[in-house]
Amino acid sequence: MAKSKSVTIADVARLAEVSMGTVSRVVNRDPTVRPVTRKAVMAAVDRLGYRPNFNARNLRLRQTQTIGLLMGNLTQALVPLAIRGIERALRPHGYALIISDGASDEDVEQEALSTLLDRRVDGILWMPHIRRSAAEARVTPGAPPVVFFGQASPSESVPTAMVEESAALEEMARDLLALGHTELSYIGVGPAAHGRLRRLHPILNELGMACPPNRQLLLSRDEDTYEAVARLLHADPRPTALLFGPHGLVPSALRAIRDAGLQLPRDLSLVAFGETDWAEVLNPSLSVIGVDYLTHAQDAAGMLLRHIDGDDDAPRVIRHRSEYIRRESAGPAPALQA
Amino acid sequence: MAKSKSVTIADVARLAEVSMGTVSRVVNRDPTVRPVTRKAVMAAVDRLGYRPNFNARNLRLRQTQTIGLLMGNLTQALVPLAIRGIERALRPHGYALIISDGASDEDVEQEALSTLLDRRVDGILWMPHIRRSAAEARVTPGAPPVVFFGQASPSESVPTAMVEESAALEEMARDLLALGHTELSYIGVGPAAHGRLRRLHPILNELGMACPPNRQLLLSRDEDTYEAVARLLHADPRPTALLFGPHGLVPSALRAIRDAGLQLPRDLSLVAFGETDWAEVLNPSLSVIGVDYLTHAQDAAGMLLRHIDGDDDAPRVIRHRSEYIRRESAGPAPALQA
DNA sequence: ATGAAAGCGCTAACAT
DNA sequence: ATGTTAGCGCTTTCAT
Repeated sequence: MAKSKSVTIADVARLAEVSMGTVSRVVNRDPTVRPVTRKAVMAAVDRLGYRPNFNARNLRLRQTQTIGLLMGNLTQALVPLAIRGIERALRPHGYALIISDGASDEDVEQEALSTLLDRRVDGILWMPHIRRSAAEARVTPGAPPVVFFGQASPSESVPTAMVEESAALEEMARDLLALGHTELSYIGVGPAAHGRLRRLHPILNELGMACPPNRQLLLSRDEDTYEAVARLLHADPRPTALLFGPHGLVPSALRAIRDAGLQLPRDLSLVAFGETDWAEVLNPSLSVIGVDYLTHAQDAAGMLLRHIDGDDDAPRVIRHRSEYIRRESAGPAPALQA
Repeated sequence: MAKSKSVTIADVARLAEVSMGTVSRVVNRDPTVRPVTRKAVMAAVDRLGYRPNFNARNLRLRQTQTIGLLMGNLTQALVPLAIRGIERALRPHGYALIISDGASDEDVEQEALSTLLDRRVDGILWMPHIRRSAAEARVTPGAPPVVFFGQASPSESVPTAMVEESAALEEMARDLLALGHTELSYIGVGPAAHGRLRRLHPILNELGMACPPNRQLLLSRDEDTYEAVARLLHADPRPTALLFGPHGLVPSALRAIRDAGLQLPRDLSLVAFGETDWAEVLNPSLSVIGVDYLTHAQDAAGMLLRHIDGDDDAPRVIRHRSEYIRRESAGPAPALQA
């Protein structure tokens, strides 16, 4: 490691012929320094190209001005937007963002959390891949504030930014019902899929739609999508409507559908979680349940910041709505057409 | 800021009835400590829930075990993959990743760089949005090692991980030529677009294809795509083949094409930089010039690590190939069909 | 208004 | 094999 001996506050003090304390005061805009000395110090700062060492400062102050982003699965389309949103919330407060990937693996996610903790981040924004209860168990007293985000239900113990999906889900269900669909298959990935299915169930029931357990697909890996969907399409009777977990599964699913010789929406209707620019230009265009992840992540970061500041009035739950956007991929159920 | 008084090495030392030095040695796996004392220290560590303070340690060691990722524009589809690749390279070495977004804005990018520098990252992985010369000027001696990545040409002064596009570009050009296209319009965004156009030009010339300057679109913002493409489609004669900068522009472009009443590939051929899962399921499927950004970023990070280690044999340029993948969106030029 | 000095939590000589 | 101690670069009382 190249330890470039950077210029320190002592160097500046020496050159400006003042004490280190004074330099510190100048750098931190303490108003009690005389303009003259301020000028002198500034001159020395410029001359030496001095940059305060954030880490030394933070050691002294016992904080890091850094928040950690822990993504259970970093390879998701929403990530760039989420990061941008978070940065937007953080920048005005001078916080930096350190990012950690759980790689959809329980052990890695655990280790990623440890990394963040070791570095003494001031707070953590966490979109867990592991089971929620497991995640909750990890946030212990003594640890820095944690905020879950991207969740579909509030957590008892951890402040949560959640995406309210029931309304959109119900709207979708009504729409599909009106189109003659009497059941729906959900295809999701990871532990979160279970929860979503659990929430979907009563909504469908309420409307008199079926949600047959044997026609739901709870995958553990994205890669299994093609095969699993292909298999599902050979069931008898064939499902008429499919709902996909994150939309990242959709391309594989579309290939499976095409390879099975089926056409959307004639033979099958399809809806996916997550809006994307591609949805509208697909042929047929893709119906989605959309979420503004930039705002979501930004607000989650804002909430975390308030908790870090020890603001006891900071909300423990915030909700963002999602929205059903009907496009061409949802159409009349095949039976009706016959 | 809640400064939870964490347990320090001194606490452990006291409990274990050894000196701080010994605790440090145990924690850092110094083999010279007697097993007995090691055991005792470990016990104390567990009992107190001691976690070494990475920042204090790093201050002392004059390094941060952190590298910075500076993305000129973070809202790009390649970002999740790139991050995962980088993490993959970093994790075994215990480095953390701090991420900074330039938001496609010169000032923001500059500021983002400063953030990284202030935090004394050990090295920086930079995919600039600003002009390359400007970026080069920013990496001064005394600053930590920097590696550019995602570049299309090597830098004289800064180690660079580059994506070799000429071969794929030429392959594409030959393909289009064989299909009867005699010219190509490039639509790109940001400063990088200029460079790409400059490289494209001779390749087309060589093959006898035209690259009329007035039919190239160098946008400054993604948002301008729809309008610009729409305008381009009204030119006379209409372009027969379009090449798109990052594929993020494609959805807007497809809308413009559709709204102009044109069809791919009958009226127009289209190729985009960047492979995506959506390309294959689009209708018609999308021809692309694909790059393995995970590997690219991973290798870039590997190169940076070697430079950080002061390895003088570390390469200053590494190249990754890109690959032309012809799909349905590239077809015979309209004139030939008539 | 400024200087002197203690100390944030840790490591690495240097002793013993 | 382990203890002691001097810093890493900074902020902040406490004096003056």
